[in-house]
Amino acid sequence: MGPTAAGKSDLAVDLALRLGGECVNTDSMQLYQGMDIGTAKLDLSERRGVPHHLLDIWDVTRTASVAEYQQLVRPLMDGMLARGVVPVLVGGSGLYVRAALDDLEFPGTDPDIRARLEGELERTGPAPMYERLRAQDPVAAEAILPSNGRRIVRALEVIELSGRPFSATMPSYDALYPSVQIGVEVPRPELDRRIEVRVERMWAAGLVEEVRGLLGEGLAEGRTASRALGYAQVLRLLSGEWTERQAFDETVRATRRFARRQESWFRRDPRVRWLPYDDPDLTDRALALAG
RNA sequence: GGUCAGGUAGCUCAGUUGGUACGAGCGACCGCCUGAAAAGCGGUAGGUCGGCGGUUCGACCCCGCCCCUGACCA
Repeated sequence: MGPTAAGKSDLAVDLALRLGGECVNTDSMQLYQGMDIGTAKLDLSERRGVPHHLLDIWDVTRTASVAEYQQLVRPLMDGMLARGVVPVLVGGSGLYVRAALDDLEFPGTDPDIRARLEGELERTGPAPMYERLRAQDPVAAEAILPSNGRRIVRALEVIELSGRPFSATMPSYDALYPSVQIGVEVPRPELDRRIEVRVERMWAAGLVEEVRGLLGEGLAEGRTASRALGYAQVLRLLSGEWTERQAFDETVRATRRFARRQESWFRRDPRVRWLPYDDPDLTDRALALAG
């Protein structure tokens, strides 16, 4: 794990080769078919013969979901372990990693309830809904900021659906699968440079064309895929809202912001062991941690 | 050389009829996160208000000179 553009994917292939393992994607956006350039998916040659799982499984119109992801990874990992294959999980979506490895259970969801609450949020804003949440589930209200409409909606949905409090308690780090968690660390200035270079390469590799092509697949209507870094910005370029320059600059900026959020997410997990991205013996050191 | 506009937070700019800068957006830093997580939400730190002198009880706001930037005129 680690921030975007740190070199996770290549390290994962190295580790899989040395461990006789296979890679399992834990990146929410690499799950989408056709989103290759902008998500920096490894191409076939870069995978060096190592099987990669959970890539290209969702249509671009599909709304991403951790819970559904969890239902896919778990059996996959179980199968690999049964075969004696080491699952090498790699990706930057912190919650997806946790959903795979830790004891997280997601309460259900209901499209009608969800739609109704979202409509309400649209009309009234979060304030009255927050009041309701506070009355129904003070503990959850304590953990959710009054302005965070999205989480308020979800909490109310769970309460209505299950009849029980949402009780979004402090995240627990109870692992279901014993694992060694390795974070790739890059100093900020260097990370920022790498992000800009990466976005330049994406542009050069035809990101704009990729997005244009995905429009035909319904990317603009996709609730989550259309929000992906790079894709959201190019969409605004294609709609005429932004110039190419703006779209590029905004992509770099948003990606840097994202990288900081990733760092703050992974940093708080005490199990993550950090290794410098440019260590010449990175793979060996990672293997040493793996025992 | 002259005229005009402008020099306020890292950046782009608000603002004060003279009484401790209400600043804003972006950026930076820090944090939250259980079915959108490449999303969503928050907190904090930054300013001798271009320089020097003057007027005044008191100036970032008034006066003078100087420096810098831009436009225009010669």
